[in-house]
Parts: sequence; structure tokens; C-alpha cells
Amino acid sequence: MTEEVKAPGRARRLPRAVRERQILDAAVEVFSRHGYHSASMDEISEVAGVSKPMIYSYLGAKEDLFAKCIRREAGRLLEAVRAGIRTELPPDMQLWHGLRAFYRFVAEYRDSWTVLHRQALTVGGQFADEVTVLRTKAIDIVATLVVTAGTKQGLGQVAEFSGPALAVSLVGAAESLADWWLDHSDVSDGVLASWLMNLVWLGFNDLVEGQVWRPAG
Amino acid sequence: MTEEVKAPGRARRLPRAVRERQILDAAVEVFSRHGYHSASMDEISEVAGVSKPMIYSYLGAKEDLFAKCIRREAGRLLEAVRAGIRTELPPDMQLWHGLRAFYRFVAEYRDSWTVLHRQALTVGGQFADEVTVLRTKAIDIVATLVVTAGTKQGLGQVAEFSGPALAVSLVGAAESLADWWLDHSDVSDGVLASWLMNLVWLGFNDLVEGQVWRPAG
Amino acid sequence: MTEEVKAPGRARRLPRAVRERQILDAAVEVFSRHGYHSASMDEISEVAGVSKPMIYSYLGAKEDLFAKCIRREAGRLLEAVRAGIRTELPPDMQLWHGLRAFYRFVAEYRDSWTVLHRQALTVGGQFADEVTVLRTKAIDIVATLVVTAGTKQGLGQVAEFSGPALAVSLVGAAESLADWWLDHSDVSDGVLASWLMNLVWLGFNDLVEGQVWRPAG
Amino acid sequence: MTEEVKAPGRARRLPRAVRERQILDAAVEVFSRHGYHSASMDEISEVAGVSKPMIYSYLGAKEDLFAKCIRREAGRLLEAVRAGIRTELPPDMQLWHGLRAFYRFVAEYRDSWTVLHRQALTVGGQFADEVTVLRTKAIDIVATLVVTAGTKQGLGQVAEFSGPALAVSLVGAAESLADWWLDHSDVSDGVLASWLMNLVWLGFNDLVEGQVWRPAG
DNA sequence: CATGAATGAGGTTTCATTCAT
DNA sequence: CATGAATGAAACCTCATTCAT
Repeated sequence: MTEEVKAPGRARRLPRAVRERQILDAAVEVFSRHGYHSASMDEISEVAGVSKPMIYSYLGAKEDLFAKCIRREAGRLLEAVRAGIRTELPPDMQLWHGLRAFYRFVAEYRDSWTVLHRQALTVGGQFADEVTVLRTKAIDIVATLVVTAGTKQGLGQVAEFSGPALAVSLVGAAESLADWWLDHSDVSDGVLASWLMNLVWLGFNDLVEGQVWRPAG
Repeated sequence: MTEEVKAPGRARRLPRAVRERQILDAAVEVFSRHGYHSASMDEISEVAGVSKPMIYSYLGAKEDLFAKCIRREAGRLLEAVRAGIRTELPPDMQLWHGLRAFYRFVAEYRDSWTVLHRQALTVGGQFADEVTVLRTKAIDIVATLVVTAGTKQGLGQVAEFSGPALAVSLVGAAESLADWWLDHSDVSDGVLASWLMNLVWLGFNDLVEGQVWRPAG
Repeated sequence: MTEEVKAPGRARRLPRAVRERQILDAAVEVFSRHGYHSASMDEISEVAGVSKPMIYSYLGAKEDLFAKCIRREAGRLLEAVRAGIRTELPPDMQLWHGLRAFYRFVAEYRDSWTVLHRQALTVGGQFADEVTVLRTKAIDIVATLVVTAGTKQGLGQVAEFSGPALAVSLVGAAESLADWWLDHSDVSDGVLASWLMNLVWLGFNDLVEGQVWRPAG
Repeated sequence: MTEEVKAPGRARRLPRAVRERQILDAAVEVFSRHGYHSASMDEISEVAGVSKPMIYSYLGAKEDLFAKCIRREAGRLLEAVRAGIRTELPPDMQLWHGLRAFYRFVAEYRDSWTVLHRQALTVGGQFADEVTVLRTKAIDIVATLVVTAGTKQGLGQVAEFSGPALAVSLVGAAESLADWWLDHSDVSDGVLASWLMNLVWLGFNDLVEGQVWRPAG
């Protein structure tokens, strides 16, 4: 019976950038599992396979570490969504592709999503801001689509319409559905996106009347 | 010669139910301010004007206390929404009235809402369940409306539709808009509800085409 | 063989003031032995027979604790010296009695003296200030004696004289001799004071010429 | 084409003696600023422009390093004082010149003085010894002067006199005045020395009677 | 009933020191 | 020779929880 377990103690020497990525990966995983407060630096260091002083030396205190996680994951998510949108298509298709990209990201980087959505909002203002920036950017993308289409008809004038508020709502709906998906993963990202399109693009009323939105590509 | 001066540090003896309410009120306030983990039993006991052993004696450990907060506030919220709905009206008006009741509750019991929405999700599965129960009930209310209307037309048949999923989305949109409202309080609950109705009842498409939903009562 | 050792664990409940004194006593002892930085809260709590949280609850963090030690011991020392001086006597006898009181204090509260003289000066400005205040008060006492006598003769005018500077020097000499005494304790406080009197009152020159100062009471 | 640019992070290879001096200089500066315990090897290595392993390789652990600082600075100070004394002059002038040399050293090597006087005493017995040796040597110089003069008159006989004790006192006075000087630097070293001479050579009594000591050269 | 007093356990952070390149 | 990378050990501090009055 050979000794498979790596002897604990001194870790292999790796370049700093690699170690930082290792640590951030571990941190995202642990923060996702326990939340900011319950996560312990001990567990993060254990998961990362690195001693605690390395973490402090490379990424700073717990707060800094968390902020860096948030920032990295937020950047990734936003990038994924932006890359998914095809600006040459009509607005509804852009929205649909953006939503699909979002759900693919959630499926692939479950921990990232959990940290961003569930944990970052509760630690008090300083991190909420980081996430707010992300949401704001996401909302802007949506709002641009909606408002662009809407203003053609002078919708900005009527009290029943508010571009930002509708965008906020849509983003909230998408997030909520993402959470639900985590427990009902037997649906494809395309179907999820279609559901949302039918909700926000057509609305219940049209659905009730038998109209259905379907991707045109 | 009776002793009129209240001995400092020793509270008047009060019936148990009153004490429990005092404590729960304080707990909701503190949990709302700091979140579950950062909230300290010391602060709760201070805000409640009651010594810590009383809390443990009446409501149990921190976890129990939090769970009881969640349950009480969730009950209040659901009750408020149920009371707001007028079942004699058509589905869209029911939805509109339900949403208004929800926003009135959020405005009036801001701490309750914060605890339910922001804090309860982060404490790991144990409390998420409590909140899930609440959301499920809220979603059921919505789903009943939607599905009732929808099944008339056989909507359950097409893949683009899922009653529960749409309900989840709507609830998420409503929550998200509630959060947004906390920072943009210069809008009435009726307007908020109308915005949401235009999103989910009519959809972007109809809006763009110039149709607008307005409460019919 | 009966069990003599007090079972560790819960300490007897004592009124807060008593515990605070216990803790301060222990802290002075430990700070005296190891200095501010090397002293550990663990050792202090052990010596005090109290758990660490009590220390933090009653006297605050390490810095606060140290400051409180300094302030208490400085007050004691100054009080002892003031009480020793008999203002009805002539200046030289006042000085002599003040010095004796000082040495008696050093002998009786060795730890206090060590903390005040050796440790407090090295921790950086914030505590040095506390001690500087003490020294300043001591120096003022001396300077008052010296200058009172000196100004009669118009000594303030000549460059070779500076009341404050001479007082500083005398205090330094007294402190230095106190340190020396800690390792040569076979001399009485009266003799120590006499040596100093012969140094600062008569000076080497008079000594060389055979004059000697002796207490006149 | 030779590589002219100094690779960052890698220091030029220098003879060992130079490196050791660099390191000791940096150590004295840092120890003087923060004290023994608060000084970090990191800061020392940074100030020295040398990596930490070099320090350990050349001068040993922190304790060794500190001891070597003390020893070097003590040697310098003693040498300066010895060089200042002119043995061909009468005892009082020797003392005066010695004091002047001492104050000039303090002014020029402020860090050295701080380390010797303030920091070395607090680290527990281990370094106090090093400093004690220095003080002892300084005291010996003074004591020799005093005793030489004093024994002419048989001063050793009376209880009111102790050569070593008086020397200790004088050194203490000189040190104390040096510290005072650090905050009142607008006085020349000659004036400082004169003040001390008036204190210890003439004494308060003679001063009050109008006698003043002045350098005779 | 009500509380001040008390603590075990655990978290974050820092630092002197050494190994392997 | 010189160093970046790595860590064991230990310090400070806080908090949920309970006992004894």
C-alpha cells in the first residue's frame, strides 16, 4: 500500500500569479459554501493547499480577499453576458442571447454565482457596493435595449413606464429564476431564457391569448 | 414608604408574551441592521432592554431566535398580501392589489423585509428553508392566478410556459423592485405595482406597440 | 492525600471593583517582568486567576490595560512622595524627606517602579506621555524647591543656571540611583537620600573639602 | 553588449564587511524608531536594501542582531567620551570635557543614543547586561575622577559618601539631561555641561550662596 | 423571576525563521 | 552568493452561552 497522500508541510514553490489564482478559487468555493462571516481563513487555506500567511501576504486580510473574489467573479459574469449578446440582431434576440449566456455562466460557475448573489449583499455596505456596480451594469444593458425600443413610441412619457424600474425588475426575475434553477437543473438554458422572454416580452396577457414568443434564429 | 425609583438594571416584571414581543422586535431590528452573524446577543439584549439570560430562557439560542424572527415576519407579510387581494375581482386586478399590499408592507416594515430578503438567505441552508416556505407560498398565490387564467387556453401544453417558473420570476421581479424602491422612495405603491403589471401582464412588446395596462378600478 | 489545588474553572463571583484591582495587580506584575510587548494577556489572566474575557470586559484591550496600570502606579508614587514632604521644614530637609519617600516607594512597590521607569518609556509616544506627565510633576516639585531658594540670590540671571534643567538632572540622578539600588539593596533609604543630598546639595567640591551634609532632624 | 541595468531585487555583490555595516546601520535606525519588539526584520531588511536571509546569514537572529547593535554603539559612545577627556587637566575640567563629548555624541548619533538608553533596557535581562557594561565603564571613568579627588581627603570613610553610588547618580543625571535636551535642542553642549557641573561639582547650596562654576580654559 | 459575573472556544492577524531555487 | 516563497507558532480579541446569587 503505497503512500498516496502528499506529505503535509512545505508546498511546492510556484510563481506568485498561480498561487493567487489557487487561493482565489478556494476562497470563492468556501465563501460560497458558508458565507462571508462563517467562512474561516483556516478552511480557505486548507482548501487552497497553502498556509494562512501566504493568503495574507498575497491577497490581504479577509475583507480584501472577499472584495477581490467579488470583483473577479463579477468581471467574469459580465464578460460572459457581454460576449453572449449579438448586437447585430434585433432587440428581443439580443435579450434572449444575453439571458442564455447568463444561465450558462450560472450553471458553469455555480459558486461564483452564489457568492455574488447570496453572500455579497449581506456583509454590509462596502461589498454591497461592489455588487451594486455589477447589477447596475447588467441593468444598464437591459435598460438600453428596452428604452431604445420603447422611446420610439414615446413611452418615456406615460407614468406606467420607467425604463430603469423595468430593467431592475427583469434582472430580479432573471436572478430569481437562476436560483430556482439551482434546484431544478433538468432544464436547458435555452428553455429558461424562453420562459423569461415570454414573461417580459409578451406578458401574461398575450400568453393567455395564445401568443408565444420563440427565438427566431 | 414604598420604593418608587426603579432599581437600575432590574426590569419590571412583565407577562411573558409581552417580553417575548419586546425581544423579537429588538432582534428583528438588530438582525436587519447587521445580519445574522454580525448581530450580537449583547446588542439584542440591550435594544430589548432585557438581560441575556432572559432571551435564552424565553426564545432559546441565537439560531432559534433568528428562526422565530423569520417565521413571525414571514407570517405577517403573507397575511398582509392575502388581505390585500380581493378575490371577487378579475385576475389582473387581484395581482395588482396583491402587489400594492406587498409594497405597502415593505414600506411600513422595512426591517422585516430586510431580514426576510437579505439576511435570511445567507445563513446556510437552515434558514433558507424558512424563507423558501414563504416564497413558495407567495409563489403559489401568484401561480394560482396565472395558471387559472392560463389553463383556460391550454397554456400548460407548450414548452415555453411553466407556471411555477413564471411565478418564481414574477416574485423575483417584485422583490428586486422592492429593493430598488428602498433607494427611490418617491414613488407610490400604486405606481410601482403598475410598472410591474405592465412588465408581466403586457410585456415589453405590447408596451412598445403602444398598449398600456391601467388599473380598472 | 487531599485535593488542595483549587479546581480550575469557574472562579468565585466577586464584585467588579475587587476583580479590577486583582487584574491590575497582576498586570503590573507581568508588565514589570516582561515589558509591554512580551507580556501576554494569557499570562496576565493566569496570574490574576481570571479568564481573558474578563480582562477585556473590565479594563479593555492591552493598550488600555497598560495605560491604566501606568496611571494608577504613577498616582500612587506621586502621592507617596507628596505625603513624605514636610512643607514646614527648610528646603534641604524637604528634599531629603521627599527622596526618602521616593526610595521607600521603590522598595515597597518594586514592580510599580519597574513598569513606570523601564517599560513605559519604550512603547512609543502614547504611554511615554503618561510617564512624562508624572516626571514633569516630580520635576516641578523639585524645581519649586530649587528655584525658590535660587531666585533669592538672583540666580535666574546667570547662564550657568537653569532651574528646570537642574531639576531634570536631579530627578534623573534619583532614578538612576533607584535602579542601582535594586541590585544593592543592603542600604537604607535614608542613606540613599543622604548620598543624593551630598551630591546635589553640597556638590563634589564641598565634599572634597571635607564638608558633609547631614539631616538636621 | 553587456547588461548594464541592475536586475531589480538582486543586490550587487559586496564585501562582507560593507554588507554588515549596511545592515547594522539599518538595524540601529529601525530599533531606534520602533523599539526592539516592534521592529520587524522585514523593515530592517528593507531599509538595509538586503534580503532577510542575508541578515540571518551575516548577523544571526534578531537577538544577536540587537546585541551587536548595542555593542557597536556602546563602543562608539565610550570611545567618543574617552577621546574627549584631556587627562592633563584638573579633575573638574576633565569631567566637563567628558560631559561635552557625551552630549556631542548624543546630538550627532541620536539613533545610537536612543537605542542604548531607551530600547536596550526593556528587553529583559539579556540585553540590559550589555548596557550595564557600558554604564559601568562610564561610571568607572567618573568614579575614578571623583574617588581620586575624594580620597585625598579621606572621604571614603564617612557613611554619607559612596563613590560608585555618586557616580551612578551623576551618570543618571547626565542621561536624563540628554533626554531633556532632545526636546530642547537650542542649547549648546558647553552650556549643558556647565549646568551639570554646577549641580554636581558645586551643589545647590553653593549656587544659592552665589558661587558659580565656570570652565577655566 | 432576573441578572451580573464568568468562561471555552475559536477567529483573524503577524512575525521570526528557513528552505529550495 | 542571494532571494522569493513558505510556514509554525503565538498573540490579541470577541462572542455565544451558562452558573450562582
